[in-house]
Amino acid sequence: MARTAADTAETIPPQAPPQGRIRRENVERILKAAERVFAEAGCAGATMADIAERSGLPKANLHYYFGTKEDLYRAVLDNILRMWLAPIGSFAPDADPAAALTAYVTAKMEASRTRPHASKVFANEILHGGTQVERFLAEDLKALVDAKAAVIDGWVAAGRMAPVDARQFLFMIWAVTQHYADFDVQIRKVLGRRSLTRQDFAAMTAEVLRLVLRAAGLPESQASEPQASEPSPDPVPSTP
Amino acid sequence: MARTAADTAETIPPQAPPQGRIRRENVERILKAAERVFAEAGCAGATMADIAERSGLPKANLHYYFGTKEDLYRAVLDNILRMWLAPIGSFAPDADPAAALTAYVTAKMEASRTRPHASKVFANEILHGGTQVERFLAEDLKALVDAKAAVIDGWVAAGRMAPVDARQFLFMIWAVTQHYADFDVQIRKVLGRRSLTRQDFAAMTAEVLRLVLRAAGLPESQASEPQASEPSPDPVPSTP
DNA sequence: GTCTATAGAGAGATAGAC
DNA sequence: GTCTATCTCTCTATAGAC
Repeated sequence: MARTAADTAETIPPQAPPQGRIRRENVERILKAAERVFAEAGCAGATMADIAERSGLPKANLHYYFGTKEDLYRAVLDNILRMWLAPIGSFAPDADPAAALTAYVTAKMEASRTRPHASKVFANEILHGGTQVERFLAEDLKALVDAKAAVIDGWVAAGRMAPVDARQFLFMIWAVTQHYADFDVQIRKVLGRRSLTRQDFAAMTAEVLRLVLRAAGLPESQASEPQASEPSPDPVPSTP
Repeated sequence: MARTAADTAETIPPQAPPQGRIRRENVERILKAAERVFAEAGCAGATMADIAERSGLPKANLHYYFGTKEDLYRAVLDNILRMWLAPIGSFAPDADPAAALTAYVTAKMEASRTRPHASKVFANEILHGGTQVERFLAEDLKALVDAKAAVIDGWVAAGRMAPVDARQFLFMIWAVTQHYADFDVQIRKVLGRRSLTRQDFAAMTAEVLRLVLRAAGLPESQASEPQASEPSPDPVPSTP
């Protein structure tokens, strides 16, 4: 795929153009199929023929709607980026740290379960240099991380959680939760499972939560007393 | 890339064939260049021409030494897998948990710093289904994880660390440490840094260690008293 | 607006001279 | 053992009929 400027601008006509009745449906089907194919084969490995077949539309239609393969790829990425930032909203200065972390980790794990392809497309893009999302990373994501790091720093300063490097703490949460989508093959093979069920994800989420909360110096569940309690050697992880 | 059976067998003539004086050097140069190109462009996106140019050899020579592009890719993967399992040796039943974890996390972070391309090639392979490493995952890696999980379970049973799901704890360590190689672009953009120096990695390693040890219910540094001490609200992270 | 048929570019692989 | 020149196939993209 060509290395054009990191132009993450809309390639889809903004939302619903008046005459778009079938158009919307087709665009949606193409985007869904493309997300999957890009996730499975990578950006370079995906072919328009694959995407066409999976969407049930003839190949020429993809070009009619999206122009080039790269445009389609960017449209898929845009879709993903738009939802990427949403779940961190629970981080607010006066929120309870344990509750906020629980909500965020749970949402991230849920995203890994329900939209693994999106996570993989994003991971693949970053892995290979992220030229299509440079601006997103350096502007949108950086601004968000700066803001949320300030919230975490506030919690630490107030003694409401153990001292952490706020940015690295966020990186850890991303790494761990997205790992369950991006590395699912490895996880399944190592655990000897053919697939990861909803129950599997509930159990894995509970364990991730336990580890993250402990790393934050927070006791189990929603309790908000960080410093005093001991590391709780025999916890009963409650599924959130 | 064709989906042939997960045949991770040697494609390089086993070690040094008698007549290999220049051969060894060339093979080495090609493998090094290939690892980099595969990491940057992915398996499908990499071209033999790119690899040839970066290795300084004509394209036909790559085919002379390795046959097909897929064979070369497998050779690169084999190289990586061989070193992938090594650093976890520090996990032994009578080792000190904190010391073993410290050594392992430090080694993994060092690998992310010094061989980021290897980590990316592996991540890319897993991300796209891991068809070339199926046997490695289901046999070698699974066996290793089973063995090391038993060690961790022993530590937990002996009250030497907080209760964890051993396999998920290992996944967490992998996810977090490899994240610094695989997602380096995102980390740099979010932190506003042009590159990550050796000092950056030292600081990041210290923080990862702090989080991992805390998640394991272990106090700072090499101390081996897990249960008694408080979460240590004001630690001075010592670079390992 | 939809689709078939095809043009054109690029990459993997090899023949054959050196 | 080494390398140039080329063959062939696949994939993107489009022209033009419907």
